[in-house]
Amino acid sequence: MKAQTVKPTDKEMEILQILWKKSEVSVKEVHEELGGESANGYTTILKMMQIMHEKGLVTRQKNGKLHLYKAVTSPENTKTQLLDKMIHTVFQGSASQLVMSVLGNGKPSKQELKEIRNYLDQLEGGEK
Amino acid sequence: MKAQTVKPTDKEMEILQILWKKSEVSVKEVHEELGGESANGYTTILKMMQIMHEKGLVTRQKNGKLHLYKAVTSPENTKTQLLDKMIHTVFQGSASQLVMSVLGNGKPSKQELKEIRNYLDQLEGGEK
DNA sequence: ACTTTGATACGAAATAATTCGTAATTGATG
DNA sequence: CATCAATTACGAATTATTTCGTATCAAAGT
Repeated sequence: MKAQTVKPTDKEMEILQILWKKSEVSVKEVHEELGGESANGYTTILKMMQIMHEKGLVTRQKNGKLHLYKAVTSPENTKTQLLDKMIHTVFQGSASQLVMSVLGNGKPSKQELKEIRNYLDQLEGGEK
Repeated sequence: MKAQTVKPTDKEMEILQILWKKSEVSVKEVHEELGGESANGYTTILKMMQIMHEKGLVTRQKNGKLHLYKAVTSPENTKTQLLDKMIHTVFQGSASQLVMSVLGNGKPSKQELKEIRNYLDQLEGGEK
């Protein structure tokens, strides 16, 4: 149950997003998902994924001649960690400050606000 | 009204937090606030602030023999930008996903949840 | 077995962020 | 105006991230 400590870079996040979507992915697929050769050289993505492997961010498994990669950490865990870090470095440890900042900047639509309120109801209802 | 585009690094954020708190600050003060020589060498902080000046993150003004620094961007603007970036890179553009992730990870206390709800009421009430 | 094709491994360059030692400058003080 | 202390400027080393060219390897077909 011990959550891993990770700090993926921006580029690594792009790759992780894809691994999370598909669970077992080849370098080729990731490269294509990220926009193919026009966006990044194939070996660039390959190298990134090799480094992520060294860092322990992903595992991989041989399948014929190619490697299939898997993210080690769940999206939830990773996102939570990045948020915690931001709460700490940007909002002096106040989660509510962060939330109110997001709500206040007009980013969430009416619809999204409703979702958030529902979620809040559910949260508070459940633990009273 | 055109908000600046900035992307301060973590270390830069530490310094900005202090500039925001005090508005006009010497390198020495920043150095001390950050824990003095045990935490970072004086010239390290100095150099950081010089670079932030080159980057246009801060302005400075001579006062006797020393420089007084000021943050160029407001905390609100900077925080909003960092949040927008995170919403984009980590939450695929969904602000509500980010908010619900924070709410769900148990970080905000009961008290904070209440504050958030009040803020939400105020927001929705106000824009009908 | 040989060749081709597709994939990985390796090394290194380019850029950026962080750190700090040393030199130069400035203002104050005797 | 010479000296001292505080401050800034500069240059460079270190580390991390991103990028990619070239070499190597493996398996599949001939």
